[in-house]
Amino acid sequence: MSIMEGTLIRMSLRHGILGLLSNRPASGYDLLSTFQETLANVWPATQSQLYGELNRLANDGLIRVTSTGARGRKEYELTDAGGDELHRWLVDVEPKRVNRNDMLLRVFFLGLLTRKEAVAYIENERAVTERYRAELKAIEDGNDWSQGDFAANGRIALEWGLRYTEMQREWADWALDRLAPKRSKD
Amino acid sequence: MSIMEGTLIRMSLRHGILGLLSNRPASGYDLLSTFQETLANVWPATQSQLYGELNRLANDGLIRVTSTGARGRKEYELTDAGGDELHRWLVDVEPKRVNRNDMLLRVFFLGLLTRKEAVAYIENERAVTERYRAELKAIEDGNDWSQGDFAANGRIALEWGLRYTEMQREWADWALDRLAPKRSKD
DNA sequence: CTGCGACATTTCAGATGTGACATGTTGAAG
DNA sequence: CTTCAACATGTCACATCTGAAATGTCGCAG
Repeated sequence: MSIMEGTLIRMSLRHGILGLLSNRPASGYDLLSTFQETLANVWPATQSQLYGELNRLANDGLIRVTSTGARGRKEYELTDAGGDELHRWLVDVEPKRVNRNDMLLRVFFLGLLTRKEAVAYIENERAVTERYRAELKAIEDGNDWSQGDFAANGRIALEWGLRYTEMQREWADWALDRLAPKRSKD
Repeated sequence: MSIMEGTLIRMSLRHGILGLLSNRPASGYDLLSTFQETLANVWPATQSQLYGELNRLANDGLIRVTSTGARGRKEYELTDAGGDELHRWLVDVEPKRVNRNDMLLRVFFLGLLTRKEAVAYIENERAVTERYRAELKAIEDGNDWSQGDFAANGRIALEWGLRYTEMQREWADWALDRLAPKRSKD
């Protein structure tokens, strides 16, 4: 009753933007770079998507242009309605649990490859994961995580990434062991 | 040079279908249920998407109708071209690494909630993950994983799920600890 | 012989995402 | 005073995904 049914759409880019704007007003250009540094790790978005969504958001009254600067720069801030919508999304909308995973989909079909190809596939995944892990470590070391809510919670998300990559490395090792012939003479 | 540039499109549902058909011929209806039991965990797809893709795949010559049965049932099998495309996808196309994660996106904005709300959010995620983990365990126990390539590799994908859910539970505990006030009197 | 659940496919509107291209401004280095 | 990188936004075609609805058949329990 109290929740409008028609409003229960997902659209997380929208809420990512609202979330960033809840921190501080910003232009599309600002948001784009912030996005790339933070949220893109969990929710990638292209430039065209971002600008498009900003216009839609303004149209829907969830954000508002506060000033128009040089080079057509438009600075946006969150409206009260936008803050409410963000809160609603945070507490009332269940996250989508199934995340598409390209890499894992291929695993189902590893039997179509030679053992050598399959091993190469897993080894490559292991290597890529390790590189990504190193990037995350660099972010961990390069930041002050005590300042402000956004950073503090960014740290929690980062921790997830660190544990995820660690898990994936261990899984890759397990899989490589499993793919190996039982008693190899090599 | 040797790789046609225009062909490097992603489209993993397409390859999921090709992969299932590489195992045995099937109708759209068959594939739908197989999908739900296996691949949907890593690559969800709706019924309309599946049937649509089957027609496109047949049109592109990657699969072929072998027989038309009762109730308009069309049984498809993989063509040589389909097998080649599947192989190409497995060995030549790098998986997309960034997976959208709704749940983690919210974590960045946990600072907008009260501590109580934030804790409830993580606790709920923990509980949902645990339930999913139990489902995966049931699948592990309920199957014979020694028969055939598809099962064997399905087991490797399942292992990923088991480790993923374990990781997420531990992460949730870590996050809950971090969200707790330093010296709570409760 | 009737109803109904499982089988089986198609279509469609609308949301969302991708990648490329188009367009223009501003400030600072040289 | 020129030029160039960074700033800044917009648009388009196309691919993909979502959810619902429409349509009909077959076999079997009652």
